[in-house]
Amino acid sequence: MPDRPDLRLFLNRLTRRSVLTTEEQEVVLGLPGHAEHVRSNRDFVRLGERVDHSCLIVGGFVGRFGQTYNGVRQIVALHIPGDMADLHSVVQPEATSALQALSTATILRVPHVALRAAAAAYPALAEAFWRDCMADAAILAEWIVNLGRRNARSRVAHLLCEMAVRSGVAPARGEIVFPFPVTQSQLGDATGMTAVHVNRTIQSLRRDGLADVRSDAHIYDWDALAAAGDFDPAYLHFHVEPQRPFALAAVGSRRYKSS
Amino acid sequence: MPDRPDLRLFLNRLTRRSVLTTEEQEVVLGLPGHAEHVRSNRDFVRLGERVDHSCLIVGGFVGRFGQTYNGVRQIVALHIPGDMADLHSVVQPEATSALQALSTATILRVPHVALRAAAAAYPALAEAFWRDCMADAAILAEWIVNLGRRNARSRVAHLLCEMAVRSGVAPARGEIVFPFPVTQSQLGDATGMTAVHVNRTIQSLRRDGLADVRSDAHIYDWDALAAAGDFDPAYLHFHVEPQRPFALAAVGSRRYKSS
DNA sequence: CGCCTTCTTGAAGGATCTCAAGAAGGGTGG
DNA sequence: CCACCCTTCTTGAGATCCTTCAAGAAGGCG
Repeated sequence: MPDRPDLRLFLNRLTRRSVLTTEEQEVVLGLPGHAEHVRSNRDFVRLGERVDHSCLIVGGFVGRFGQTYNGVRQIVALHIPGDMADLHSVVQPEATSALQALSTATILRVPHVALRAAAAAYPALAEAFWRDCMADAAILAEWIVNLGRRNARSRVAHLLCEMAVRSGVAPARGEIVFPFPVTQSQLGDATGMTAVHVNRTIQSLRRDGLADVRSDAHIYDWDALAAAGDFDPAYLHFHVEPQRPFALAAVGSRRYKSS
Repeated sequence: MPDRPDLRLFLNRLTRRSVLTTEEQEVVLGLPGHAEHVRSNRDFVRLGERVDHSCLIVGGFVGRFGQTYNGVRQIVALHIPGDMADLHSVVQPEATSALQALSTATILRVPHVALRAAAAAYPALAEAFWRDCMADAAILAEWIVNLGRRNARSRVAHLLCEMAVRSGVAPARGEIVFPFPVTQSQLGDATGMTAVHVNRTIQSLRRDGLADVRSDAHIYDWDALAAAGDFDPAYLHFHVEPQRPFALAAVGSRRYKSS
């Protein structure tokens, strides 16, 4: 099998939460896909479109956008390399939100037929896909709390904390730096604020020595930023014991080789 | 098989979006469950709890709650009879949000082992469960747009429209009435507002002849309310062609009996 | 070098919150 | 059947957070 660093990213994400046999892992690594560079500020999945493939993010940041009738946009999810941004489209092919790169990004379009075939042949993969979607859904729920019940400073701090953990660089002592190619205007779209107020909010975090956002995000004091953002990583299910597939519940203690 | 009106509700919800054979439908109707009355303002699934069952709402309204560190709560989802409020816990048993009845409610606790066994034996059921969870996720995403980009009046109007469609009574001409046992304070928890401002907002909708909320919700003018709430029901996937299961993608055109 | 995007700053206005208190409604016990 | 209590709804006034509008500075790229 040829080296597939792109699908390896996705496999890593799956095996973080689900136990897969080596055979199942090879099925994932063997998924077909059509790589593509996408430009920023340009939807590569449009609202209402019926899609026949899911998009794996290989490089760059991607936003999932909702919008109001008069065209104001809201980022409902941020996706980083390794995320299959619209895996859910396998079971729900009518896109209810658009996908757009926040900076230049690389994606791999994976046909639904291949994903469906994998899920049909390997129930453990079907379950892993489902679980992966639910991890994203838990993040959506937390964003609702963020928008509904936190002020500007906490919202931005919370978002930075989340992306740091999801990027695998937090929690940690000392300065944390990670790629964060998101403009202040896009940050506003994600936090339900105006770009102007995002600017002032970041300035306040910067002044207090908590964090800064340039092309990279810098977190100077993790504990203080997590406190400011009221951040508890539990919802990310990031350091959780991977779940065993359905079959085991019925069959018993058959051994599965993990990751 | 005994008459199971409670599970019939859930089956109806599943077959709205997924095609199931009669055999698969009978498996759903044959799911075991432990019925229970739950009082309002009392969590029946607690934050962080590890659950071994999912809760089907049989009667009443249930809220899914997130909360901030200092205990302020935010409703991230509203569930009505027929919803399996935490079906996702089958693949993600650590609860990241609490479940609480908004008024007195009846639930049916369905063991995960039974759901897992059904999913393992019938891939089409696994897929239907997954799709059902994604329907809820699409609603979460829309709520983010609602909280991030709409003002108080639109938020409340949008929520009313959503619940009317999900309750199966809208769109329609003339006055629409449906059960809505949600206090103004709880409405505030759902829309990220204070109870006081919810009150003033409802008064404004009432004054303009759009809608009213007492123990029932009354929609006097659907088109006007939908316009005020910037509401487009597409995200609910409510009147969509039910999806066929994985197997068909591989096998071809084997016939499935719908609903 | 020049253009375009992004960042930054100021000032004024408005939407929503906070605090406080009274009115209405529904259930329960005497 | 009435009185009482507790929750919910309602109203007012002042405070605050965030937006809006406008314009200039900084930075990246052809």
